[in-house]
Amino acid sequence: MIRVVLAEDQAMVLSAFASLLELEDDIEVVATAANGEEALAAVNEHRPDVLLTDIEMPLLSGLDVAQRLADERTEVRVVIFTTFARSGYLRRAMDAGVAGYVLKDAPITDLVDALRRVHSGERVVAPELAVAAWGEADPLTDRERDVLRLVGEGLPNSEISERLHLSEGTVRNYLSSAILKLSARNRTEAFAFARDKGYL
Amino acid sequence: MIRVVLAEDQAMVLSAFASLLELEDDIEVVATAANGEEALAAVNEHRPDVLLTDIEMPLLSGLDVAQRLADERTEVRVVIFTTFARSGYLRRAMDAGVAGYVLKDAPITDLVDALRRVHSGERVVAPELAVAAWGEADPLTDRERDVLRLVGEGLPNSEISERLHLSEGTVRNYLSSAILKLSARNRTEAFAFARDKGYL
DNA sequence: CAGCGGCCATGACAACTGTCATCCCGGAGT
DNA sequence: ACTCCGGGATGACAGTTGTCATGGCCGCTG
Repeated sequence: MIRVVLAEDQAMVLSAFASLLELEDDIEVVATAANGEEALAAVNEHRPDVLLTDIEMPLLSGLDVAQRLADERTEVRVVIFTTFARSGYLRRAMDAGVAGYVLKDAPITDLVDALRRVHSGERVVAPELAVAAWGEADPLTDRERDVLRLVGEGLPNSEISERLHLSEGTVRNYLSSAILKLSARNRTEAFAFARDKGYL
Repeated sequence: MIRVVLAEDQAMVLSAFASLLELEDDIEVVATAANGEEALAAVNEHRPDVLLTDIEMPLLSGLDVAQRLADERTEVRVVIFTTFARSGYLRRAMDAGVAGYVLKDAPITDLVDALRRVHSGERVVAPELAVAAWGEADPLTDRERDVLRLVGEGLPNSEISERLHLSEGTVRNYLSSAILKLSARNRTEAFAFARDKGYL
């Protein structure tokens, strides 16, 4: 029996997957969580074989949860299941030592299959990503990422500089180098590129 | 028996909901669709009582599908189920004459409940939205929306003017008035506001 | 018919953004 | 010791963006 904790922020989707997994007779959903904090708590309380988690959730993302569990050397295998085929997400997931990465676009059989294979010690990665990710690493520095995130909120350089306690010129420099690295034409495009690759 | 066509672009989520609905003994999923075009085709072929559809899908959005069905006076009640609590989405849904609007954040019982009530002639709208939407209508003109969409892709004014066959000054004017109407500080923030309200 | 609002355009100006050269500091490698 | 890289900063300059005033053309509505 594979004991699973399921984390997903949309209530309907969460319960839909939960009942679906319960239909498999070698899988048991021992707890569900609606955000990252709850996921961590559930894992610590129930000690499941596998944590099956979405990425984009409130409070703590699925990637953050995976990282924390790795840091704490918690004995649980993590499977990420997400909408986003972003190479940066996969890279961070691998860095956090996750055992599986499945796309919500794939048929559910892939999900159940991944759970079984992960449980038996294998690592499973969505094929369309396995290739893509083996190209580019995130070229951005921490500060460049900080600036880009605020750019995405529509803040002008003056306010970005205040929030990060930097001079306005420095903000311009970071942004300029991020734009260069991403081959973007301006701040907005740079943000869009970084977001779509999962760098933020 | 309520005959339902289900449209949702993420394969896993689609089949999860499909099997969940099949568990109800007064609901029958007669067809599923992975995008707007398929949804229209499925409705025309199967003539279901209800079309249950996501909004953000490839080819044709759920709102577009609802609008088309209304234009063609097709005899089917539409229920939107989406992640996004955006007032603009709800407004467009109401304009397209949909019978229900449910959030994926709500418990699944709400979904099944909505299907039953819609089938019996009622209209159902997620309570958190019913209130919010009764405030602001979309203040933007068509051209302002056109410009904002391209701004979101990170294009500079020069290129936006080419794409829309306008002079660059005109683009600046539209953008300036959109920024004013949305009380934004710059193009990026204006885009973010418009997107978050569902105006685009 | 006058008035309003949307659409399109110009020109001028100010403000913001992006690039570049150049500098200082500190830590990690060789 | 020397070099490379990241963080942080300045100043100068060009280019882009945002605002405003103003004008014209259309179609709708009171």
